[in-house]
Amino acid sequence: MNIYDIAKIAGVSIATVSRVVNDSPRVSEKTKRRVRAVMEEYQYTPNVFARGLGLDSMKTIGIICPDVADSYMAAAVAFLERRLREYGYDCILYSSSHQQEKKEQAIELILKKRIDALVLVGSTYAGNGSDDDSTGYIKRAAEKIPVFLINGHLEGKNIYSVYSRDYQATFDVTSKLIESGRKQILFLTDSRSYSARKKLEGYEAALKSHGLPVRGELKVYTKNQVHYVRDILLSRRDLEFDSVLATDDGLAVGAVKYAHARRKKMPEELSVIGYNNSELSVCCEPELTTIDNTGEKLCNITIDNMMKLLGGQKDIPKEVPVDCCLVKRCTTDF
Amino acid sequence: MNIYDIAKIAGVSIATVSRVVNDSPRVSEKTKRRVRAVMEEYQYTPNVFARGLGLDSMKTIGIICPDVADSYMAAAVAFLERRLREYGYDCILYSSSHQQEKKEQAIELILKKRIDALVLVGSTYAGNGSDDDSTGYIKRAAEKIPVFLINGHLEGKNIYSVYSRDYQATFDVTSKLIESGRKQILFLTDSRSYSARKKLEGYEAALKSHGLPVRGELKVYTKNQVHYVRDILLSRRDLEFDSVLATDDGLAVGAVKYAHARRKKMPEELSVIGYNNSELSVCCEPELTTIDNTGEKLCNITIDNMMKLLGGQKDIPKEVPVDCCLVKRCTTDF
DNA sequence: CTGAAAGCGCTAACAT
DNA sequence: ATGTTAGCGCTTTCAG
Repeated sequence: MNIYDIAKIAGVSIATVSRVVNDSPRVSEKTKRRVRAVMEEYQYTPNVFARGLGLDSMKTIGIICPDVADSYMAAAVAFLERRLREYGYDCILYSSSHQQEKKEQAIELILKKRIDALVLVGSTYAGNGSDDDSTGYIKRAAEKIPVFLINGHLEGKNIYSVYSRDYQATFDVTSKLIESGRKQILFLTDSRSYSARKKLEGYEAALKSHGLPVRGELKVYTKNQVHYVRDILLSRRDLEFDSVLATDDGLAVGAVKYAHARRKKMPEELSVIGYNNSELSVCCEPELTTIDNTGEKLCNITIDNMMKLLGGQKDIPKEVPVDCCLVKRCTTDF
Repeated sequence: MNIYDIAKIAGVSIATVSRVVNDSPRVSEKTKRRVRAVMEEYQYTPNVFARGLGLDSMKTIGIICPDVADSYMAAAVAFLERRLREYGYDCILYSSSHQQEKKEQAIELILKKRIDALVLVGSTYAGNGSDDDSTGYIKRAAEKIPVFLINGHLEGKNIYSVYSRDYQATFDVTSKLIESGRKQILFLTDSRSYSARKKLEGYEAALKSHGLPVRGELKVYTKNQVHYVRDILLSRRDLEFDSVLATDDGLAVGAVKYAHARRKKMPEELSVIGYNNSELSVCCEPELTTIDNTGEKLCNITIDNMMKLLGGQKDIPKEVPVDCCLVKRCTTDF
């Protein structure tokens, strides 16, 4: 069943059928009804390829994230997908891992699909802070289609960034920790991404502004796996710390497990603060105080901006920062 | 830059360029090299639409699951996506929720994309057990393209099912519970899907085979949210139980939280068993004994079968059950 | 308001 | 081994 068949049956030309399919105003209601009836009866579905060929667009948005299995990413992807569908867009999904080469490859592949826009979820796409060409591939992609970063930030033509104020969040919470009497705050992270760097900067700035030294050994990089983190911490018998600020809830839960193993009371002997307000934060014992970086909000703003842009609007903000909020639970005394 | 431009520049016909793109053996190495050089130089990318139009395939697989934000689904989708990419396939992703209407709609939409095959993740697509036409839409989809169910089972032409032996798993673990002295085993679930039904059946069969009564009040349906589950359990002061078998780790963690609130010792006063061996199972305290339904294995088998089928092979098994395995941790005494 | 016809870029059968 | 050409199904001027 193609457009010719329908045209023949309905006794009109293919142009008219096409107009009906696209709901053009230049067709009489009567004709529209007749054609629609035929399409209905014969279960006609326009061929998306042919359509794409003509329009050079398939109403699909590309989404790339390092790993959909990560709960934060998964939530974002789920949310994006749902909202995009409301607007009649499809999603094609790529996982790129964090490796530079794979990330470049993912973008190259996805661009071939003639997507209408590209969404990059996660600050891993905002470069690693070095001044090599680690983000060049994104800028090149932006020459072809608009690129939207979620929780990352990159300057460039046709690149739009929505990110959370991680610097401010860690600055504030580190300050609270210090003001409640903590002096040895362990910074626990698994990443050197844009957002991880901002978190670190906020942490360090807070230490400095309270006259505390920034000690290298109190920054620990580890894999994001509960038991792995616990064991790393247990093995570092030299390290003394009275609180932990983690860049992800998984890491923070590792710290909680460490505290159990060492029989340290929380929050008295060890304060722990997680990040992302994920399901994990409410599973451990005691439950985690965590920073909610409001992924949903970031996604919403991104989608809104994208739809405006694809709709032809021009005044889209190049970057919009969003405040985090602290979810107080039981691993801190504030 | 299209195939004509390249042909002109390389001084060959478009047919030759096309052959080079598709790596046909009927082109001399010399010509191939020359054409490739031109394609490289001008950054030529074949137009997927035009290609799709001719071949009526775009080398993409549709994936539908109720909710990618769910960690089990997310892991499956991540895994599928990665492996499909290895085979040069793209993924288009739809979340359908559990509502019948939305599920039907998702399939209808995704079929329009001319995907090469459809993967349905989650036993929600295996019907609700009633004998109405709740799975008819899937059978209709299978008339057009092969449909692969992951962790579900459906008879039908062109439908291939890979699922875990949930019945056996719950039968075994319930038996162990009974043999270790438990008599009041609470069955905790959030679903009436195919797999949830199988789990329930295994549980009931084990009770019966040990001469224990199947008590309706010991089956509780709830939302899959840690605190919600805890509160439900706390509110049912009438209910007495010495162990919990949950159909998902999230539910099981809820039960653990309940035990804390009631100051019940685990596993002595309350045994808890989760399902899916998710990250959550290792976050709570004590850590959950859980049934691993080996989602990765299910995905792998599915992909292997799919590639065989798309490659033209005919002898694909219509259904393959996979054994679960019990991950023993601290909420049980076996 | 409707129709005829020219592409869109590629594949594949047919010819050389 | 390479070229010619007829579609694939749709959108979109351009005419009427």
